[in-house]
Amino acid sequence: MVRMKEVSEFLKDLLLRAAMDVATGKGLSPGEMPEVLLERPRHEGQGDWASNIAMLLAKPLKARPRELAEEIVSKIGKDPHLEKIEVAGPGFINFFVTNLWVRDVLETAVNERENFGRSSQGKGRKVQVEFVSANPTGPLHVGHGRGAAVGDMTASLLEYAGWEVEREYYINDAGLQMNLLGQSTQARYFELLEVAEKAPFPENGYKGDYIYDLAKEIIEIEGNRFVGMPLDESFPVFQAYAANTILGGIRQDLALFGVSFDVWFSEKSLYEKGLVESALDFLKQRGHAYDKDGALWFRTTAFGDDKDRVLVRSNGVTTYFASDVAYHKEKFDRGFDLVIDVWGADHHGYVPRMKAAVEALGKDREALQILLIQFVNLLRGGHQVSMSTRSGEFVTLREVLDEVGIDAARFFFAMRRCDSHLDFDLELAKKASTDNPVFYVQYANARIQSIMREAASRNIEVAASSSVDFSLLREPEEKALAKRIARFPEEVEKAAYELAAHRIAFFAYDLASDFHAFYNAHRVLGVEDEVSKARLYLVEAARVALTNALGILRVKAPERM
RNA sequence: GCGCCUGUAGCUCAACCGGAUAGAGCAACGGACUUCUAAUCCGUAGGUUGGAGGUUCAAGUCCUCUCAGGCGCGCCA
Repeated sequence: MVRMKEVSEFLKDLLLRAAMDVATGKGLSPGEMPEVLLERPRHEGQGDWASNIAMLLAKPLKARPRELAEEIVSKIGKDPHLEKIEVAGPGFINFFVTNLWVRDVLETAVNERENFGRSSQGKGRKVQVEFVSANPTGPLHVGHGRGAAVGDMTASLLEYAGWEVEREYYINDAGLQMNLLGQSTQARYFELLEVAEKAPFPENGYKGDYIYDLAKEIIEIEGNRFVGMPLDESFPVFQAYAANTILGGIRQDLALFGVSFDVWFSEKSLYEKGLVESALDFLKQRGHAYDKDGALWFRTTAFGDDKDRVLVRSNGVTTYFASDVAYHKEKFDRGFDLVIDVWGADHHGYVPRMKAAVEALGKDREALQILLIQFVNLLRGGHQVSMSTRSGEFVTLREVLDEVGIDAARFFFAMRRCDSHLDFDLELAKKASTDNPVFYVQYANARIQSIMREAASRNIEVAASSSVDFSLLREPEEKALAKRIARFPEEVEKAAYELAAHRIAFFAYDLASDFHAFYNAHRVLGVEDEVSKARLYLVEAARVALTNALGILRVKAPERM
């Protein structure tokens, strides 16, 4: 069995030898040989693979690219795998492979099933994806949802590409924001008990209604017993109750969204285990930290940052950055080869110092990759819905999930590059119609399942490949569909390499599109037996590819619609 | 003021390491259901890739400048 991937490797080898022959014959030393690459042409009619090697050689050899291309092609000569080779455009060499590949591709897809498209690209290396990591100071909003979807999909994509993946949520349960949360809850408690003057609402406090709900719950559990107590004595109760309850809600929302984490990592635990202190010692010992104006500074400028950053303030309190350095040190100490942080785009200013930290820790700065998630513009009936946790005006992830459904939400988040702003139209996402891409893809699956059900009712099964005549698949729609299926493994590798999960969503859409075109043009059942057999096999392969692509996105597709 | 992201068809978005004729969907217009699901398909129309220079055989992609939007620039997180 020849796989598509092997075909491209084979062609590359063939091409390299021919090009090398031609180039050295014209006096080029092997060291000057440009890299030979095969690419997928954009257009029909430009072959299955193409190479620009002749154009790259044109300059050093001082020759016309087209003539070089002709010469290379004649050196390659004939090969049973190749239907034809053409020289086209400014000097591209286009390869057209024989029909053998249809069999290979479909057979591979059907045989490998849930493993079709998996690769060993990651070579079992360990990667950690840390995402969402929202402060437990309020419910998750839509922006967190996007981060959750992107992080989760990136993680499963990498898993699929042969990495050993761990998903992690970093809980910012230390510091100022947590105090503010406790104070806000405390203030609402007294307000509800009509003694608001006991504890004024803090400036910059959390104003959302959910704080009142927390205060109400505390009244139900504890009654008014805190009224006569000093504020700082009751404070820990408010803070702990608020944080735990909110974090519980966050866990529930994420679980509902189909996102689960391997590790929930507490910022507080870094301090409790002395890891912040030891990270600071590490920096000091290596001369990356210095004292100035009573504070401890990290010389991040030595690693490309604009200015040095404070680790310990002159009042003795460590900064958020200090614990983040400790956290990332801890991550690498756990043995990850690659660490991916998924952040909101508003934190982009933080990237250079974090990269600097990684380098100071003795790691390659590329060992930390940061995905910045741009904002979500939530639309409803054409109007923008504003969001801000502090002001309490926001649409929660939960509300969106309840309204549009989990799969629609996930797919919408998957349909955009993460560094692109996202217009999320609630009306569109829940619309069961043609302009909703989620339904389009799911409908393709429903149609496939429908064919399978009908086949089963006629006692027809997907035949063994050895009894299928694949040369009967010669209609353009059949070939296009087979070709698309063939590309799935490459798409996975490409998407993983670029950390671009959105590619998988586009692939799923394109695959659905090719399937719909095929479905409309040809019947699978009720046609001549041998043709029917070949088409059913094709449909089964399409089912595998579509299922696997949606599996990476964790988007479910119903069997009937 | 400095930095990061974005700018592609009327709208929402793609476009691999720089490749050939910049692609989809929606909206518009015209067609296709006796059959396995028409939530679909086929066709038409729609573009100076914000603008100006530059590098290159080749630029949406790289460089410089510029315009517009978003976001950052703290001993906050």
